[in-house]
Amino acid sequence: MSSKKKRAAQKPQIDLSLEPAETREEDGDGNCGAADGDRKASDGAAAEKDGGGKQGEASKEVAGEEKVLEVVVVQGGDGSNEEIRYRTLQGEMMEEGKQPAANDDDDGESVGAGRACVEEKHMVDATGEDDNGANRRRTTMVQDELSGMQEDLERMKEENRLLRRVVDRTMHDYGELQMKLAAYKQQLPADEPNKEPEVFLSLGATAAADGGFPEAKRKEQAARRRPSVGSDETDDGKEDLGLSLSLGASSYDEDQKPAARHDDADGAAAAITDGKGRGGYALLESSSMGPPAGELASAGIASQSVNPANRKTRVSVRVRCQGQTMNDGCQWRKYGQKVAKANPCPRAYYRCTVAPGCPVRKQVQRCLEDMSILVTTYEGTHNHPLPVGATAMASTTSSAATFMLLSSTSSSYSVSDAGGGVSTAPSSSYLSPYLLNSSSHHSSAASPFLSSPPLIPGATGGGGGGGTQHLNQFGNSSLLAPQAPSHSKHPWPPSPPLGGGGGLGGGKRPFWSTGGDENPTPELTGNVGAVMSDPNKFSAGINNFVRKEAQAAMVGKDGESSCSKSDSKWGVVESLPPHE
DNA sequence: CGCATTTGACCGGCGC
DNA sequence: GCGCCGGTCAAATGCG
Repeated sequence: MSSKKKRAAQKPQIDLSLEPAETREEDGDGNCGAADGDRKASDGAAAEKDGGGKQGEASKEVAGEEKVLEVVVVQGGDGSNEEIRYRTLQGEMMEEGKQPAANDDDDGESVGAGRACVEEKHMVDATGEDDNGANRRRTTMVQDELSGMQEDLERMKEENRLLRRVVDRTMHDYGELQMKLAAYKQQLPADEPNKEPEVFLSLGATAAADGGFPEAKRKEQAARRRPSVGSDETDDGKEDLGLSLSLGASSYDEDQKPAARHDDADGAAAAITDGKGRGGYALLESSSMGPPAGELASAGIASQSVNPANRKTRVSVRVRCQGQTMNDGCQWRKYGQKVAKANPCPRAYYRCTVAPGCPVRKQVQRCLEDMSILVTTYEGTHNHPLPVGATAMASTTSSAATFMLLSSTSSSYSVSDAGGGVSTAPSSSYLSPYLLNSSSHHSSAASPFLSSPPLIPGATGGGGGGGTQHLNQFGNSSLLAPQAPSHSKHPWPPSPPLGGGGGLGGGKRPFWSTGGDENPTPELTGNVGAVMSDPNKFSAGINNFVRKEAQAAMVGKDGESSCSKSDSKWGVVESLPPHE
């Protein structure tokens, strides 16, 4: 199939709007900026308020088993008038408020402009009303309308302030976590690294209903690994747009047979979680409905780090999309296709072609239970810097990992017990020795080493080795910089515009568009494309959740922590972009 | 014509 | 040792 066809088919995949005010600041010219521009230019047009406001909401509950963070974004048609709520499904309202799309300066200007216009209209109306009653009535109506607009503006301003606080706090927490991480690394005894530096991390994913993986059916252990967290609750039709992320940690027995880990990935989550108590996963799911196609996109990430000496890193991403593949920011060449026994859907094999000799491969297969879900399993580690978009994903997994590790370290609870039936014993083997040995370091934000899939560049390419990589949220250039002072060899520009709707500059496809639509519709560009391509955007909500979890973990590190309880194994961050 | 994809064959691991 | 199965290879094919 031609790449063109492919791109066309994949177009509107992930449409996620998790767009805190901060992102708008950074976007500058991006879509958000455009939104601001619209607001400014149309000043009066602001009267249209929501202008066909879109909204989406979904909550992913995991029947008393999970601590869930819900991020709901209600967005106006022009990207303005957003309402974002952060709340846990336990009822704790973390943040709530509405915001105008822009914040701070831009927003101030925008609001100010709108107000100025309102006043101007006011004056005009006032002068003209003397003549007749009709004019007077009209003027009254206009005045009412204008006053309403002003109220809206004020309200949006207030909401924007709230959002900014949320974002700032998120960023602050992220910084804190990184500092703690660094501190933790320094505290590590010299001999510990010799043990098992890597952490088995499972950011598994599933957007399908329970048992969505064929393996899950074959292996009864998999069946109990978790309650339904997937799309069965949120994918209520094409009308819902959403991104959700649930994090979970799994136990991993290093002594397990490699073959077991090598389970084929009809769903890596299954591969990762099946049996033996090593199961565990998290869900990253993004659902979206792009106006053009009304597609849903949901993604989940399952990753695991394995001792480099034993096995490659594997990550599984589940994406609800209609395209053949999910665009993850890398370039892939298909080299094979096979029909696995467990799943009649053909499994496609891809090789990373971003850099010659890159060992990373991925398998793409439709989920048997939900054909709309693509299960993409990555294997290996890139030996080249990754595009920003890809690192965004890496940051997501990192955030998730951070959370999971926090939860793990905060108590002796086995996070792998997600399904409710998995033995807690192996969980300790899952945890990094750092973590295991760091019972006195509960405050540690995270293990210094996480396995983050091939999505994080460099860890192994430079001889870092296998799946052990340094956690780096937001895909910080700290990983990229040393390796890629120059991106001349790579298809993406050194600094791809963020929030540009997933635009990847020279890249063949925009990150996270799962299809490579160079020009998603403006409505979409501010959504998933932007979010997924902008680590900050995409991570904001997640990090917020992580932050909460981290706080909880630190408060209750003696096992009473809320996130260490059985109902906190999972976290879900989901955001629902606008929909019709 | 070059490149990507397709597809059947081949290989190796694993279970019986 | 054999068969099954997943993964990879490479020639054939299609497309721009």
